Amino acid sequence: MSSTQLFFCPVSDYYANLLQISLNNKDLLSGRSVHAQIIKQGLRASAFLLNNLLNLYVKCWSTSVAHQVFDEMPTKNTFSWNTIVSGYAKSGQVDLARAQFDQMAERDIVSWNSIVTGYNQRGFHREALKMFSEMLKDSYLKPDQFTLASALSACASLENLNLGKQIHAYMIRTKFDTFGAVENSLITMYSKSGGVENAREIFDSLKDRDVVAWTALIVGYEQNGLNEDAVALFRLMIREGSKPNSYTLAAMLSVSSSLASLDHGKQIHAVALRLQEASSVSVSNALITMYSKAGSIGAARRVFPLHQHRDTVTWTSMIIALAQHGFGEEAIELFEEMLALGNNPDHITYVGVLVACTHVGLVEEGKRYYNMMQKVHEIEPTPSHYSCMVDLFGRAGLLQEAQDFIEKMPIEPDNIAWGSILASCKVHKNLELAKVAAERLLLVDPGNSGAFAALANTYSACGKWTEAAKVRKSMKEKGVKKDQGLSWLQLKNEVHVFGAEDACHPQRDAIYAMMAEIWEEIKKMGFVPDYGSVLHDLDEDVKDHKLRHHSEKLAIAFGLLNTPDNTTLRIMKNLRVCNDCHSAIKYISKLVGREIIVRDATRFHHFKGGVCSCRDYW
DNA sequence: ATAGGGTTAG
Repeated sequence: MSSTQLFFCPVSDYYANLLQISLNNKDLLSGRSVHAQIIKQGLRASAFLLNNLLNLYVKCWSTSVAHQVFDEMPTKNTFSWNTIVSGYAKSGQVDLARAQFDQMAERDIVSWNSIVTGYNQRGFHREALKMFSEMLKDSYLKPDQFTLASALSACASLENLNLGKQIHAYMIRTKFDTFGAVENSLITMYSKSGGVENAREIFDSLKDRDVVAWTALIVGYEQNGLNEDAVALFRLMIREGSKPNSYTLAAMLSVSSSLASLDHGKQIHAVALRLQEASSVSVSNALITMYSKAGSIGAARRVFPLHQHRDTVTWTSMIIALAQHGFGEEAIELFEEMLALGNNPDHITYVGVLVACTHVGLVEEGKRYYNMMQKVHEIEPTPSHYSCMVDLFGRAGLLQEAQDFIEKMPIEPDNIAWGSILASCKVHKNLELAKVAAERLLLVDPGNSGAFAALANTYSACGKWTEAAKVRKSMKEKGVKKDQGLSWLQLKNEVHVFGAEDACHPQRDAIYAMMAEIWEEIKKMGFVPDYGSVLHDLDEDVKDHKLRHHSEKLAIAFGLLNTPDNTTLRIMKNLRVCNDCHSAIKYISKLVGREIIVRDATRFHHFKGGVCSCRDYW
C-alpha cells in the first residue's frame, strides 16, 4: 500500500464513504474493488479511510489481509489497534490478539474489553477473568457495561458464584447504572452457579425484559432440571406479548427433549413454524435432538435433510440420534460422509461416534476412531471419551480390556467409568471385577446408590443370594436408597407413571388382567420368562408374578388398553430394561402387531414384529 | 468506526 502515499487526493473521503457502505452491507466484493481503485489511482489515503478499510476486512473475516493493511498503515491510532485486536479475537486467534494487545502503548477501555471478551468467547474463561483483574489493578480505567457483562459471563461458565457475587456487589456499591446486557449476564451467572432463585429476583426486578432476559431465565430453569418452571415462563412470555426468537425456541426444544414429550416438542415446532424460525440453524438442530429423544427417529431423519446450512452441531446431533436408536452403522456412515464433505468434527461428535460403536458392539472401529480423534483431528480425550472406551469394551464382554484401559487412563476415572464397568460385570456375570469396581466407585462417589444396587444385582445374577442380601442390608443401614425403577408414557396431555407392582393407577385391575392374558399368550408363542432377572431368591411362581409386574410391562398394558389398534407405543424408563422385559416386549410387539418404542437410561429400543432394533445387544 | 448478554451435543 506504499503507493497510496504518492499523491494527495481530495477524493479520499469519497472512497472512505464507499468503503463505509461496503462495511455496512458486509460486502467484501465491493469493498475489494474500492480497495483496488484506491491502489490503481495511487491515492494518498487518510487515516479515516485506512481505518475503514481495516474494519472492512476484519468484519468480513479476512484477518490476514486486515493485518497487511494494518502493517502498512503510516499512522496507527488507538482505533486501528483496537480493530486489529478485536479482529483477531473474533476469528479465534486469541494468541495473536494478545500479542498485538501487549504491544499497544495506549490502551483504552475498548482495548481491554476486546481482549477480555475475546478470551471469554473462545472459552478461555480463566484468562478472561485474569485480564479483567489486571485491568482493575493496572489501569485507572473503570469497568463499563461491556467489561462487566463479559466478566459475569466468564463467571457463569466457570460457575464461579463467589466472584460473580463480588462483581454484583461492586455494581450495587458503585450504583452502577445497569443496562440490559449486564442484567442479563447476572441472570445467567446466578442460574448457572446454583442460584436460580436470585436469577428470578433479578428478572422480576427488570423494568423492561427483552428476549435475551426471557431466554436466559428459561435456560436457567432448564439447566437446573426445573422443566415445569421453564414451560410456565415460556407461556408467560407469550401471554405478555414478547416474541420468542430462534434462541428461545431452541432452548424450549431442549426442555421438550428433557421432558421426552413428543406432544410438547411438536407444539414448540408449530410455534417455530408460525414465527418462521423453524429453518434457522439453531432451531432445526434442536429439532433433531428433540424428535430423537421423544422417540421419533423418523421425524428426526426428516428434519435433517431440510437443513440449508449444516454445521458441526447438525451432524453431531444426527449422529448421536442414530446411535441412540441403535443405528450404529448408519451413524458411522454419516460421520464418514461428514468428513468426506470437509466438515470438522469436534470432541462431542466423537462422543457420538464412540457411542455408535458401543451400541452395536463395533470394538475395532471404536478403537480406530479413538486414535483418529487424537492423531487426525488433534482432539484430546475428555473424561467422556475415556468412559465411552470403557463402555465399548465392557458391553462387548471384554472386561479385561476394560479394566486395563481404566487402569492406564491418564486421569482419575470418574463415577461414570466405574459405573459402566460395574454394569458390564452384571451383564457378563463377573463377580470379582464387580467387587473392585463397586469399591472404587464408592471411593470416588460415596453414597452412590447405584454402586450398592449394582453389586447386589451382580450377586443375585450369579445366584449368590446371601451375599446379595448382605449388600442390601448394609445399604439400608447406611441409609442409601436405591432409585426406584419407573416407566411412563404420555396419553393426550397426561403422563402416566408406573412403578413395579404398581397399585396406585385407577385402571390397575384392568391393567393386571391384560398383562396376565398377554403373559399366557406369549408363553404359547415360545416366550420363556427369564428368572435370572429376578433379583431375589424366591419360588418360581412368585418370580413369575414379579416379572409380570415390572413397570415397563404395566405401562405397555396400559397403553394397549387406552390407544387404538396400530398406534405406536412410546414408553420411557429411568433405568435400563431387564432381560426378561426385553424378551417379553419382543413377543408382545408380534402378538399385538404394534411398534413399541422403549427409551431406557441409555438408549432406545424399537420393538416390531418380534424383533428389537438393538439386535439384543445393549 | 472498535467492545457486551441468551441456543443446539453423551
